[in-house]
Amino acid sequence: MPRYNGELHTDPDAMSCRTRFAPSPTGFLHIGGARTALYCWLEARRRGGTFVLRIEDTDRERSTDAAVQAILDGMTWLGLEADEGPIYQTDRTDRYTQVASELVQAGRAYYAYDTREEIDAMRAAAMAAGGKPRYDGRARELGLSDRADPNRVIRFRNPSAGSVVFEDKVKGRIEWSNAELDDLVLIRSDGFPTYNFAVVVDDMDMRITDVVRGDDHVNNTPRQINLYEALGATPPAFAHLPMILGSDGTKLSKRHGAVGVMQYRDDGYLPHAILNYLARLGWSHGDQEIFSREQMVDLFRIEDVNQSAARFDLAKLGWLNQQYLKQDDPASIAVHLEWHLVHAGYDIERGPPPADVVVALRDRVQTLKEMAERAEVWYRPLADYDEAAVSKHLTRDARAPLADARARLASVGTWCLEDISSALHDVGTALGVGMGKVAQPLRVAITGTQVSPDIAHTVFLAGREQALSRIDAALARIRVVD
RNA sequence: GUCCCCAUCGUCUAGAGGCCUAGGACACAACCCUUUCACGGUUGCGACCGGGGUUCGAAUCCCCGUGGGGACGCCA
Repeated sequence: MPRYNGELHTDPDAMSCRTRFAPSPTGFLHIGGARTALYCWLEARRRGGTFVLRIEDTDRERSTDAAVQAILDGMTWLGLEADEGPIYQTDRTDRYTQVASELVQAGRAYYAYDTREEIDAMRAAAMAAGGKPRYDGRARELGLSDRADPNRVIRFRNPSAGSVVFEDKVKGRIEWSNAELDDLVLIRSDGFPTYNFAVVVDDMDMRITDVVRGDDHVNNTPRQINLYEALGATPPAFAHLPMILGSDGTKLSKRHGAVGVMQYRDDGYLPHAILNYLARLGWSHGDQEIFSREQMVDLFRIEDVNQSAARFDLAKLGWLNQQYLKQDDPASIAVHLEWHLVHAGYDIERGPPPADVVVALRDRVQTLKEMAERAEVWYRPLADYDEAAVSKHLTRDARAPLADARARLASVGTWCLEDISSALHDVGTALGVGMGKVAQPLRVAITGTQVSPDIAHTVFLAGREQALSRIDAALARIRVVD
């Protein structure tokens, strides 16, 4: 009986939790993969275990280096750093070949040379007989020897009787009849292992204790457990996560467009907001919605994950993102905002410090991208005015408040929020008008629009020089209209 | 076709037989606050898929329907 080096199991660390995230590099890290990675990471962290990253690149046709990089970038951005890895399956080809031939020697696997056409015919026949399409096991008892052949594969001799039972940590007890399983290919004709075989060898070699993955893998689990048995290894615990569906209730997949994790960065989401959202999608802790990283690690238990699929809701992600925009330290948010400001092509030097912008705008936007867009007015010359805003607020009546505000702003001692605010209130008092008569024309003068943060902030961020010249421009405009 | 899984407000969920005239959050509506837009506050709208059981008692347990999802590759 082939057996993997048993001494690894005596490693004291082998008893502690080891999880792995094992994406195939065929695209970017999408939201479903990110959640799987998060849950693996969380489970390992809480139990003081190890989180391993493994790249399943055995499909040479579809795997790309760019995709590997995209996955790595996504995980780094989210802060889900692996303790071990990345380990590439293509570096382990010899190991799979070795284990497969040991299985053949032990009578648990066999060579087969069926053509594609023959296999297709078997499937069709099985379907016609009312069963599921499958390989009929015709080479199983032939004892074919190894030889060069374009159709040479190694197949697993799956048990034909009995059933496989396992206790899934999220789905509960699952029983699968062996009669439903056919003899799966272990080594393909190109010499590379198939997914089901490589995973088992790797999880065994890497002493993975908890396999956490999407529930599209539940039906691979029974055959993998049979493989463990044939290898004389103890299967890990399994936890199959329900799928994440699109807002339309259909499967959320790569074809849904911009679902790569890095796209969320570009769209202005904070990595922690994504993590928090993903944690709450399929898991909960009472009525709590906001979780710090520490709280997640502390409270998350894979056993508490829900059993049903959930839909991805951008509105709630946006709400969560704003919660973090509001509660986090402005300086740390500013770091992220700066990325967007630069990305948008603004010259940061000619505008206010980003942290000041964060304070002014964080109650008003849900994403950093919106924040950067709204901040444009302080980083670029005022290009044009909104017509409706002009006709409503840059009227003859606005001339006095504007002129008075200009004079007071010009003589404000320190250009700070408090002094600007009181100076502007003095305008209203002096002229005997409400703040609306002062603030709105001023807002239009500074921003060209009717919408902006509170007027003191709006003026403050413009800087004294810009504020005064924009007021002058507005005053000039009123004169022209006259 | 065959096998597997799932099922509480529009969405994410709480609920592990009585605490449920079903709670929270997002979204939506109204009002309050207010210099705009927001934020915040208050209130409202809104769900146990259907049918049978079991039980004194079921959102919770069982069965059958129905609906949804997944899988059946020399993809992962």
